[in-house]
This record gives sequence, C-alpha cells and structure tokens, in this order.
Amino acid sequence: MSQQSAKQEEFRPSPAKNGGEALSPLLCKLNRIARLNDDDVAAIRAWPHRIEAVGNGTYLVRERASIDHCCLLLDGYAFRSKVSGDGARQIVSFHVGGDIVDLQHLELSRADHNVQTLGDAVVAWIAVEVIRQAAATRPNLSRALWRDSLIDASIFREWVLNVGRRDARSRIAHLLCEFIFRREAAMSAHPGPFELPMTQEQIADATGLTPVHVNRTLQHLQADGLIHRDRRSFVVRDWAALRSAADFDPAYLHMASQ
Amino acid sequence: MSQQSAKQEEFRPSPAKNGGEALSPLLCKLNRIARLNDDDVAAIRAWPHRIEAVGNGTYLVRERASIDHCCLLLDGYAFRSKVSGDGARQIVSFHVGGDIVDLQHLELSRADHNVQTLGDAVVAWIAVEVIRQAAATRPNLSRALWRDSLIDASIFREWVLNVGRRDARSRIAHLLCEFIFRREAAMSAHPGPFELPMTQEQIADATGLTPVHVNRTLQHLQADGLIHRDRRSFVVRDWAALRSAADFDPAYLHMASQ
DNA sequence: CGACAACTTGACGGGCGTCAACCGGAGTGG
DNA sequence: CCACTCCGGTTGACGCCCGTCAAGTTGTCG
Repeated sequence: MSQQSAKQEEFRPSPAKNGGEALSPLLCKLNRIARLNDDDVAAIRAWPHRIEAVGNGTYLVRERASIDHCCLLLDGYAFRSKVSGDGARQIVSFHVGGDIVDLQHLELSRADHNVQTLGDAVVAWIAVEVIRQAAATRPNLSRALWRDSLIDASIFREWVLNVGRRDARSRIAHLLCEFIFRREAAMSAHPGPFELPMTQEQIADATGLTPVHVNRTLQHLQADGLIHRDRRSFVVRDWAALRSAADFDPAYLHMASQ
Repeated sequence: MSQQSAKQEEFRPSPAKNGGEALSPLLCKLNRIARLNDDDVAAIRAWPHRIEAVGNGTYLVRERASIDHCCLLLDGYAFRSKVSGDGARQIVSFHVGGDIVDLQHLELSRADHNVQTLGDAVVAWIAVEVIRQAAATRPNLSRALWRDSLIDASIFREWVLNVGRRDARSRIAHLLCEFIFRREAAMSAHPGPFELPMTQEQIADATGLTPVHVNRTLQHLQADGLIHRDRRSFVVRDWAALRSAADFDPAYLHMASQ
C-alpha cells in the first residue's frame, strides 16, 4: 500500500467514468504552465485514477518508500519535508490544490523526502506508468510536466536563499508572501484575509527557526503594523511593507505563463 | 551576447566537424543518468555548439537575462547563486565537469539566478532551440534531461535542510562530502586528497555562514582529526567521522542509475 | 618591492536557541 | 454539563553559536 494512514472510503478504481472532471485542478494548473491541445486534455481526462479524502498529517510520500503511484493534490494543502540525522525536521516546500505533489518519482524510484497533508485534503492517485507513457508520446505534456518540475526547483533555490541569508523577520514574511501569491493565482492589488493552514511549529520547520522565535517574530510583524493575526487567521495590513520586509520578488514562482 | 566577461578566442560556430567528441562529458553524464540508444548519441554529437575557455568568475548565466543558449560545463567547476535584496549572496549549488549548467532555461525564459565559473573552465554553448527540438522528438533524451533536473531539485532540497537545520560544523562537512562524491563519480572506500576550487568566502555563501566562522570551523574539523588542510588542498583523515559529522547520506544525489 | 586577495586571529555583541512554565480552545468521556 | 486531556500558542530567563568589526599575516603576481 502506497500510503499509510489514509482513509480508503472513497476508493474509486474506475477509469474516470465521469469524464475525468475530478482532475480539473490538474488541467487548470497545466494550462497555466503550458499550452495543451484538446487531444492532450482528453488524454489526461482519461487517465485512470483513484480519488481519496485524507485527514491532517497524512503521508502522501514517505522517505525511502518506493513509488508506483504519483499523487496529485486536488484540494487542500501539503508540505514536503526532510529530517536530519538528529531528528530535526526541515520543510522544503508547501503545496496548494492543483499541484502535482509527486512528480520526482516518475524518474527517481526511491523517495528522498516526505510529503504530508496540511489539514484535510483530497488527492488523486495515478499510476506512474500511465503518466510516463503519456509523457513519452505527448511532447506537449512532457514539456508541461518538465516545466512544472523546473519551477519547483526554482522555488527550492529561493528557499535556500531564504533560510541561508535572511533573518527571522524576513524569512517569515517571505513565507507569508509566497503563500499569498500561490493561493490566489491572480493577485489583485491587495491580498484579502486568509487562514494559514500551518502551525507555528511548521512555520519554524519551514524557516529553519524554533517555534518560540516564530511566535515572537509574528508578534513583531503585528506590532509593526504589517499584519494582523488571530490564531491562524491573517490580515495583511501593509502589503508593501510586508513584501519589502520579505525581500519578496515573485519572479522565482514563474507564474506568468511563458 | 549571452555572456559578458567571457573570452571569445575559441569561437567555433561549425556544427561539430570533429564528430562532436567535445561533447563527450555530456554523453558520459547522460549515460550515467539514463540509457540512450545509438541514435540519440549520434543526434547529440551532431548538435551545433561553440566551445569556449573562460576564466575564474565568468558569468555563464546572469539573473534577469533572457536566454537563448544553454551552457554545458565541459571541464572545471561552477556555482549557482542568488542575491538577496540587501546584497547578501547565497550559493545554491555547485557543478562539476559534465553538468548541464543551464537546463532551467529551456522552459523558463528569464534567469532567476547567476551561474559563475570557479577557476578556469571550458564550456559549450548550445542553442536552446536545438535541445528543445531534440527533446521533443526523442523521448529517451527528454527523459534523461528531465531526470537530470529532478536530481538537481533533490540536491536543492538537501541544501535547504543543510542550511536550515544543521550547525556550522555539519554544514561545512556536508559540503565537503557532497563535493567529494560528485567529483569522483565512482567512490572507492576512502577518498583521496583533493583541491577545493572555492574560497572560504564561497564556502560561507554556500552554507549561509560568514567567512570568519567558516575559517574557525575548518580549523575545528582539522583539530578534531577529520581533515587535514593546506590552503585549499584537503586530505580526509577520518572519512567515517566526516560523514557522520556531516549527517551525509548520498541517496539524495541519486547517483546509482535507476 | 608594492599591491592585492585570501586567509587568520581576537574581542565583543546580538539574534536566536533552549528550557520551562503557563494559558486557552477544542475535543472527549463520564 | 463539567472535568480532563491535549495540542498549539505565549511568555520569561538565560546562554551560546555565530556575526561583526578590525587588525594582522601569508602567498601571489606584476
């Protein structure tokens, strides 16, 4: 079994009798990344898949496991993490609905990290062989998937910079900015209020800090009038100042298609 | 012109009259990553390319530049870096001969980081359109290149962990271990002496530390009998202890093919 | 021999970690 | 309906790892 604590109640092995509309978030994302033709879209809709609703903290990918199904995050949030030898955890990215959470393992057969859900989520499982086959015969699709993994890599690079060269205040502000940008694919002038799906401990794991210091730094950001906060509900009060504190330039997200 | 301070003396626009043997390091690398058939190899050998010998610190990719040629590192070393808003530099990876230094920009048209040589190097320039075309028509090649960028991404993830969750001693030891492993594709039981191509300031930029602290930490590693050092010449004295201090597990390099 | 880059060393300070206690809301069970 | 538990968040005291600043040393190149 490729995942451990997942609830299995929505098992649906049928090859998408409903026309594959469940995979719409994937199509939506791929269309933002690269142009697909009608043929490609039809092929993706026909992919056999299994939809599953899972709870908070469910492992979608587990380190050292060998992979035969790719996981697609249809709804909810997830994060990707590694654990150091002495047990410290580092979150290396997070993901929102539509993201292909596990593209690495089309080519790398053994997982080198974990992916877990943040809160309740809905995922789709697709056999690697299906995607591999499709990629081999459809250059458009192959390009889109490749491009997606290149964007992921670009985000990892920005995280190395974030964790390596920015202070706590900037790191956390940067994380918030990235979350805001990825959540609202089309950003208006000023972001609305939002609910952070992660705990302060997870923010700490993503920024290379401790939960205690994250807490204090969030309070500073609030005291300085950049954000307002009630538990995990956030309101951005000064978007320009937050971006500036974060040293945030969304270019690394490569969101404008092409 | 796609690079700035490069010496142009070896300009050679001819489509590889010599049978493309100059690109052997690329073939060697791709063969380690994935199986190519004779046809693929012949196609790569026929790629028009321009060989260039460049000096220390030459920019192979420059942030914000738009890219029309991909850069292949034939001989020497290079590093990839980003710069934060207040001017701090973070090195996010380094590369050895054979690496395709700039695969990102087949799909992402605008560079989000810099790549510079470490010491003198020899590079090959290949038009993106050539590679893009080849990838579109050759599934094997497409897979190999994709796989290569997935491995790069895996290395970035490990670097996020390294910089985010390990102390100075482990970070530097980890950098040394990775360098040793990537340098000698086939590692014997104990690594031989080697010359580090980077300055202590560059080690600092790669580990998120300051040059001063890198210096002190290197001295600690030596005092503890893990390494011996004379300027940039290194000898590993206790390989097991160094790997242990580094918390180094080469799995993330995905070097064993498949 | 002078200039320069890289490396080295020491003194000092601060950002962030550590430890530990406490609070508050949500779920649970009696 | 209320005790109990648990997780996540909050606060304070204290200390260390690592940054900062600044001076000095070494090797290299012209």
